[in-house]
Order: sequence, then C-alpha cells, then structure tokens
Amino acid sequence: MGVPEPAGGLDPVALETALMETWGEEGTFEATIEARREGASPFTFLEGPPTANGRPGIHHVISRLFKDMVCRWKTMEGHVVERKGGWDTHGLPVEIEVQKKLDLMSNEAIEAYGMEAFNERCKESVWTYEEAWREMTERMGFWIDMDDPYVTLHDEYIESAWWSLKRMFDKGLLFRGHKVLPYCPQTGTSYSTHEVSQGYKEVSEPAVYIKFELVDDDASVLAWTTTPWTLPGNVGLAVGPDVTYCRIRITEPPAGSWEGRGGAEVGEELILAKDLLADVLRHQIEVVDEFPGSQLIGKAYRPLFPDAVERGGSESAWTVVAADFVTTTDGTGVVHTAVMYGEEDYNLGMEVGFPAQHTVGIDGAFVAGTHHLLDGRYVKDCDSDIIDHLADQDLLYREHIYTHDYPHCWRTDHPLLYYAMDSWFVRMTAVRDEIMQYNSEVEWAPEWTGTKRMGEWLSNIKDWAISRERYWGTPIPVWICPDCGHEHCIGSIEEMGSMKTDGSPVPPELHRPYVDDVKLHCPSSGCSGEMVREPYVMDCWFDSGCASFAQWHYPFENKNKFDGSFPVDYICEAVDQTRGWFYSLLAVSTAVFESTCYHRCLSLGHILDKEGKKMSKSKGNVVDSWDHFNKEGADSIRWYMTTQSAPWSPTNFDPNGVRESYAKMFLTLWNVYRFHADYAAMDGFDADDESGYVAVSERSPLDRWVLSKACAMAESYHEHFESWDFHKAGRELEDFVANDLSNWYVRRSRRRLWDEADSNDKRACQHTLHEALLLVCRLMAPVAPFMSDRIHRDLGGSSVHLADWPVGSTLVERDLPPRDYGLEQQMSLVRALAETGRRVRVEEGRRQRLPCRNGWIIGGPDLSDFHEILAEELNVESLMTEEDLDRFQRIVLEPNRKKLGAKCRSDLPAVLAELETADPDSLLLEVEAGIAALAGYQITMDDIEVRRTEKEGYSAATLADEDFGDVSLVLDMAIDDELMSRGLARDVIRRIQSKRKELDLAVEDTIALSLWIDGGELADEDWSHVQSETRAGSAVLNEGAAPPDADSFEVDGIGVTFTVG
RNA sequence: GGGCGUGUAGCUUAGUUUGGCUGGAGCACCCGGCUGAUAACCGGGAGGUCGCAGGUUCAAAUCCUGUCAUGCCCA
Repeated sequence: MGVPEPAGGLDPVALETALMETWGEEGTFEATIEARREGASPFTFLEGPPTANGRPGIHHVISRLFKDMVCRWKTMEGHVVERKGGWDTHGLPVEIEVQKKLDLMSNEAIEAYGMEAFNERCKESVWTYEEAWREMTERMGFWIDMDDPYVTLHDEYIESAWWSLKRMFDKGLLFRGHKVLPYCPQTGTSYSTHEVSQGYKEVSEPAVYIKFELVDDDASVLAWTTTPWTLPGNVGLAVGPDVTYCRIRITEPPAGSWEGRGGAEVGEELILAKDLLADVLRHQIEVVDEFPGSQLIGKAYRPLFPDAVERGGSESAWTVVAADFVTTTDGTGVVHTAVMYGEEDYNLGMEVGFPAQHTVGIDGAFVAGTHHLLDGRYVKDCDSDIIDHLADQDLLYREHIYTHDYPHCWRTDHPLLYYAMDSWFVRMTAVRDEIMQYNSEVEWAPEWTGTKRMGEWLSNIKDWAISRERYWGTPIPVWICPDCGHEHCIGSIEEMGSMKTDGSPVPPELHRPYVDDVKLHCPSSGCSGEMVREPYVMDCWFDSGCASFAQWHYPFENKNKFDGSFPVDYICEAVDQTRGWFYSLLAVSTAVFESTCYHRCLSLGHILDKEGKKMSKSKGNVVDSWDHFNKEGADSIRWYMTTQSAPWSPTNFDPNGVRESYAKMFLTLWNVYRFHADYAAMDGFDADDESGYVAVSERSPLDRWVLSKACAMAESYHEHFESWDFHKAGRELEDFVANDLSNWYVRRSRRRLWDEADSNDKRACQHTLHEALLLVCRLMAPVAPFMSDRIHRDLGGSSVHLADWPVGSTLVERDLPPRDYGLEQQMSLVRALAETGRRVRVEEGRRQRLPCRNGWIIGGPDLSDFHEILAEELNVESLMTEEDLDRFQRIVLEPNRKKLGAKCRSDLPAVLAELETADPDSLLLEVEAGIAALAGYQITMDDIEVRRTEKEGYSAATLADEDFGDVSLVLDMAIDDELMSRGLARDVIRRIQSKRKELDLAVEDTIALSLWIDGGELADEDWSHVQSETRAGSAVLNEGAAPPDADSFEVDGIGVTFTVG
C-alpha cells in the first residue's frame, strides 16, 4: 500500500453508501466466506426467519445487529460462517391481514371466496415488505444471503417438516386430543392469546349459585358459575381437599325482599366453603357440620340435565373430585366442571376420567338431545332459559349480576366461548427429561434465560398442540381411513404419491386445498377404505422449529451440509422467543434427533421508547431506523445499540444517544485518521517502505505507551466478546479512541508531525498511528463494519473484513503490539499530574498561558522520560523531582473499614472517632512500635492506610495513585518580568492564530504582522518566537500608530493591538 | 393470578455476583481555561429519598421480605 490520500471531512452517509456499492461490486461478503475455506472450521449460524408481511422496525435492527456481529467476528477468527436468510411465511397473522383486506370476516366467507384464491392472496401478502426488509438489511450492513433464503412455504421446506412429523408419529409422539381455546362460532375461528388480549371487554352478566343434590344424602352442594350455558355440560364438581367446608341448614326465610330468581326452603341443607358463607348466603342459617373437602370426594350427585351427556364408562362422572386449583376467593369453593368448556376443566376431566362429550356444536348451538328447551339454539341466547329451568326445579339458590372482563371477537364483537377443539399434539411430556437435559447443554446469554425462563417452562412442559383449523399453513400430513379408523402419517412427496388413489389429482403444491383432494389407499390389511387428510394446518411455530434441517431440505438433499452444521453454533433473537422459536427448535430437535439444536443462544432485551414504554404505532413513539441511517449512519446506530446497555437488558432508545455515538466515537476516530492521513500524504509517508521503518523498541515512550494501551484494550475487548459483554467491549474501545488515542496521543504528537524535515521520530509517530488505527479498525469491524473498512482499505489496501482477528484464535495468528505495563502506569500518573496542575491553577487563579518558573513532583516513580511533556502540559519552565517528602507533604491516617469493622464490630464508630482526632505522626509511630490502641482496640498497619497529602500554604495538590501511592505536585506561583513576557507572547500567538483561522489562511501561508504593546514589555526572544509560530514573513513591533480597524485585547493589564496582512 | 427481567442525577449509564473509603462516568446546564485536529478538548460547579417501605448488620445501591412502576412470557 502506498501513501494515503488526504481524508477530507466526514460524511457518514456518503461513506457508507459508497462502501455498500463497493461490497456489492467486489462480492466482499462472499469473499470473506471463501477466504476461510481452507481452514475448514465451520461456525454455523441459523437465521430466525422474520415474517415479511410486517414492516421492519428499529427493534429488528438490534437483533440483526447481534447476529451480524458474532458472525463477522467468528469469520475474522478464521471460521467459515455461512449465513442463509430465511422467511417465515405461514400463520394466522397472514390470514388476518388478507381477511381484513378482502373483508372476509368468517370461515364461511373465506370458503365462499374460495380457499385456493384465498391462499394465493396469502402467498402474495407474505412478500409485501420484502423489499423494505432487504433495503434495511443491506443498509444496516447485515451480511446474510438473501438471494437464496429458505422459505417456509416452499414445497421443499414443507416436505422436510412432514418428514420430521412422521418421525414423531413413528415414535408414538403424535396423538389426537382436544385443546380448549377461545373460539368464535360466528367466524368459526379460534384465537391465539395474543388476539384475545386485544378483544377484552367489560360485561355484566348473570352469575348463578346452583344446588347440586347429592345422591344418598339430603343436602346439596352449592357451586357458582358465570357461564350458565356450560351447565348442561356439567359432569363433575371440584373441591379443595384441604379447604374447610360447612354443611348448613336454613333456619329462617330471608328477611326483606329477595332479588332475582331462586331461593331455598327453611330446613334445606347446603354445603359450601366456610370462608364464603357470608358472601353467598342470604338466609339465617345454622352450621350443622364442618369438615375438610377431602370428606366430600367421591360423593355422587344428580345431573342437572340428565340427557345431555352420556356416562359412557366413566365412574367419576357426576361426583365430587379434588383439584388443587380450587380457591375461596370467589364463588362457593366448589368449582362446576364442564370438561369441554374450560382448560382447567378439560385437564381435570382427563385426569379423573370424566366423559369428554360436547353439548355445544362448532356452530355455537346446543347439540340435539341436550334438552328440548335448548337443542339447536345459540348458547348465549339460552342463559336466561337455563336459569328459569333450574329455578323451576328448585335447583337455583340465587342469581346476581357479575361484572368482569371477558374476551370478545375483534371481528364480530361476540363473546368468545372457551371450547375444546379437536387437535393434534406432540407428546412433549414424554420427552421432558430429555429436553431439559438438552436445554442445560446450551450456553445461554444471559444465563437466566436458559436456567430460569426456559428451565421453569420446561419443567412444567405440556403437550404441544400443533394443529390449527386454518387454511394458510403447512398441511398436517395425517390421513385417516373413514372405514377402519387407521391413521397414517406421510413423510415425503414420494410416499404420498405411492399411496395416492388413482382418482386423486397430483397436488401442484403442498398446500390446501390441493392436498385435501388427495385420498390414500388404506394400508390396513383387508381394508379398502380411501383415507382422508385431517383438515388442519400446522402451528407455524412448528415450521420455524424445523429450520435447522428444513432450510437444507434435509434429509432429501444436502446431507453433508446438515451433518456439518447441526447442532448450530449460534442463534440470536429477542427474549420473547424463549417460548417461541428457542422452544420450538429445541422441541423439534428433541423429538426428531434426540439432540439439542444449538450450542449458544443470545437472547436480547427489547427496544423501548425513551420513557421505557413499548413502541407501538398507536402511541406514535416508533422510531424509524432510516431517520438515523440517513443522518448519523448505520455505524452510529450499531455502535449505539451495542454500547448502550447489555444485550439482554431492555434499551430505552434515545435518538440523542445515536448522535452522541456519532460525535464521540466516529467523528473522533475519523479525525485521528484524518490527522494521520493528511500529514502522511504531505510527507509522502508509506508504511510499507521498509527503509523508513522504525522498530517499536526504537520509538519514543509516547509511541510505545499508546501501542501498549492498544494491546491491553484489545485483550480486554476480546475477553468481553467471549463472555457476551459486547457493551463493555465497545465502551473500552471507545474510551481508548477518544481518551488515549485522540485526546492524549494525537494531542501530544501534533508538534512532532509539524516538522517538515524527515526524522526517525516523525516516522515513528506515523507508523504508530498507522498501526494503532489498523488495530482499532479490526477490533471494531464486527460492530461498525463501514468506517472500519473504509479506514482499513485506505491505510492497508484491503477490506478489514478479510483481515484476521488481531487477538488471534485457534486458526489465526495473534498480531498485537508489545505490552509495557510499567510504561502504562507511568503515563497514567503523568496524565493525572497534568490534570492536578490545572486544578492547582484554578484554585490559585493563575491562568494557564502564564508560565510558572518551577514545579516539583514529590513522591512517585521516576518520570524523567515524560518531564518534557509534563512541563509543557503544566506550563512550567523547570520541572524537578523533590526527594524530601516532608518538605511539602504531611501524612494522614485513614481507616481500613473492612478490617476494622471485622475486628471492632459495633465499637467501630468509637474507633473511627478517636482516629479522627488522633495526631497522625505520633499515632503512626505507636502503630509501628506495636503499641497503638484506639477505643480499647489494638491497631496494626493492616487496620489503617497511610496517605500523604500536601501541607497547607503551598500551591499544591496530592493525588492518590493506585500503583505508586500518594504523589504531590507543587507549583511556584512567583511572577517576574520574564514570565510575564512569555505569557504575553502565548496570548499574542493565540490571538494571531485565531485571526489566521478567521481569515481562512492555509497552514503554510505567511503573514505580515504589526503589533503594538501598551503597558508591558515583550522580550526579544519572545517576539521572535511570536514571529516564527505565526509564520510572520514580515513583522513590526510598536511602529507608528495602530489603524482604527486593528484587533486589540487586554491581558494582565497590558493592552495589545495587532494587524495581520 | 403465576414465572422471569428491569428501575441509580433532567437523559443514558457504572457499581449489585463477594456489604466497607466521599455512589463513578458521559450528554445537557453554569463558571473558568485551552485551541491552526474534531459536532472538540481540559479544570471546576450544580444536580442523587440508589423506585418505595420494612428487616438483617457496627455498616446496605449491594443481602432478605413486602410493595409500586415497567417489559416479556404464561394463565
């Protein structure tokens, strides 16, 4: 690489868009993968497929950032990191979108429109925002192959999913059952909880207390329900075995008026929870008996609607059973159980063997044979008639109006019914131990996502309901014979073809309705039935759970690719995917491969708005990524997101923070680079010219220091990457660039490069800048791929993304400058002393440009290498080291609270108080002699810390250095004519320089200077210094009168006037 | 209702694992300085009920209990 070009000003958007073009033209992404082939060490990444029927937002940027970052980093470490894009294209959200667009508000409407046409529209809808996704992905610099992505609606993908389902079927993990879901009979649709939560409405409805008459006993058990329509389906009563119940007798008719229907006779006996007697009963009563719920278990009662449900073989039907979910917070402490109309009811029913029979049809009407008053009627219209009917039979104790939030259909506004739908399940409960084992093998970041969030969930794992009564999705590949009931699961297109009846068409694609038309020959011996497909599609989480193998159409193709990439090394999504994709991947891999699916999983926190509120369109607090792409650029957003908080912490997105990242990190880095490039261009510096090379050991301490700091930073940066603390890594790099490289190294090196003559020192500085910049670029490349690449290309001639990770790995060599810890310690002290000097000047009111004659450093190590730098920073003529600590310093004894606290416990305050008032010199002598005591406790050197501080009356300050102890700086505040002249010269120079800048003169332009001093003297030596510093080609001092338009100012009472021509 | 996070200055945050010196930075603000590299830089100042309330302890941002707010998931 030759001499760099001058860098010019920074335009981040132009820089990034130009680089995107370069990457496209030269195929940089592909090249970074191919370049690592010979290492043959893959690092596999799996893209969690987004759905392109939603517009990408800023929250998608963050997950794509962390995916990209790790992949780029691992590439630089020498691994082959292939990144296949993917799209999630099935599922209810797609259907809803299309239904809204076409105004198809029920399943009937969809079927009238035509399933084929409907699915075509779904297929189109899926790609609505594909272009927006591609643009965002490219603009943010996420390198992923979007030209050959996996797509869940492709036949290949579906075939792989079918294959995996067949594996489960063959293992006996697939079964048919019921799932209780919120269901809208008007639209024929069941709802996900997400949709339900959008449709809650407050309603006031009748709730009833029902008497269930015991068999063999003349008491009734009282139960409560808010859904009278579920009463015909009642098959059991649940009580808490440890809850206390009472048997009571009515002793008086109710006083006053009775509200609503129902009632009870004097002498009637009822059973309910003790805690709820007062809430429920409206009669005078006496308590006849008191007992735990366990005594009620097994008691039989008379069905309310004897014809509604058949007993079948159930022994537990219409008896009292135990359930741990029973509470006494409302109702009667007895829970009416209708198996098919509540999730808890259903689970309990399955457990104790209640008959599972519907009293309500899929149309929301009672089925024939329930009761002559009800048959065929919509259930919500029957509530009042049911109550009347029960009241007529003296089975109603009372009714009341109950107000609660109840889910409603967002389309029809009807109340939803909790309804047991036919459903196919994967028997996850059978592989619970295995999936927990595989989960524990994953390296989770943060750890609690795996152990707590996922772990808790898995320990209560439920069977996975994978079927949906929908149209647009992967069809369930299970066929059932109507003649013999045989079930068959299809695992490939070929298998389907081989079993297909002659009359069935070959489906053009693996979607409904085409697959529905395929009939299979029943393979049962002696059966000639034509098998019909179960009319369901799969939960789209099942689709995405198959991504690890379905992306390769495994096992039908790409066996090698799959074998080499499973389990995948790395996945990354937001934390809400714990029960989503993280789970579905693990569930599928457990059931199919008996293996974990991924080795490492990074779960990210969400992006919230500035106030910590969720971003949503309705709140109007959504941040558009493009506002920042087009302003500060993608690097700044990426850097901001990386450094703002831990990856897994929720981030309150502050647009101002992006600006800050830009100003602090990128502008600073650019200016360091520009400083280097401009001088290198001027001097014709070529880093590759070996004749000009200066070995690091030959360079100045300042050079060796900044390289050592760079090395330290790089090592720490790498460690933070390894432990997923990307935010800490980024902050350290930023600190290095802004503080060490820019604000100290470059600032202290400026004069070295001003010198026009070639010198070893100048070249040493240029090499140092060159090396430090390349190192910084390589480290930051995974986070900020644009500017790092631009600078790396300009300085090194090649893309940073093809470079090796400088810290090294098992595959690439370490390439870091030498570390010199002693030098780092010294410089840290030098910088602290420079700050201390400024503080002393502020306290003494002495301006910085007025030099001090003498300065002394007391204590600390030998800093002679840096005396020149320090003298300049402090603006002292002569800087000396004072050996006699006592000349300017005294000692102070400070408590070691940790040690003393352990020793003195509650007497600590007394000990501290005595220490406060003790004379430090004599106490120290006593401590050293072993005879010191405070408040009765012996004090040793362990208990105290000896600190030195400056004595009163000097212009001095002491700082505590962690390596060298206490160091003081003393400044000589005396003033004389010589110092005044020097200080004056500094002020004059500064004013003239700003004038030059104001006049927009080039650095090398000369000026004609006229200067008038009034009330002070400028020594000859200082006058010539002024002339050389300001490049005055001609200069006159105090000649004639100053023109009226001349600039003038006053300093220390001296008037100064000047003109620059 | 349950599980898991988060809460520190006007804003963004460090410190919480393992209790201990005056709770540390950056942005914004005020005062001063410096400047022919920057939207800069340097020094100082103001700004904190460490969400709130209890508890443990000589000592709590840190440990415990409860509670509020906020987010995710589940019901």
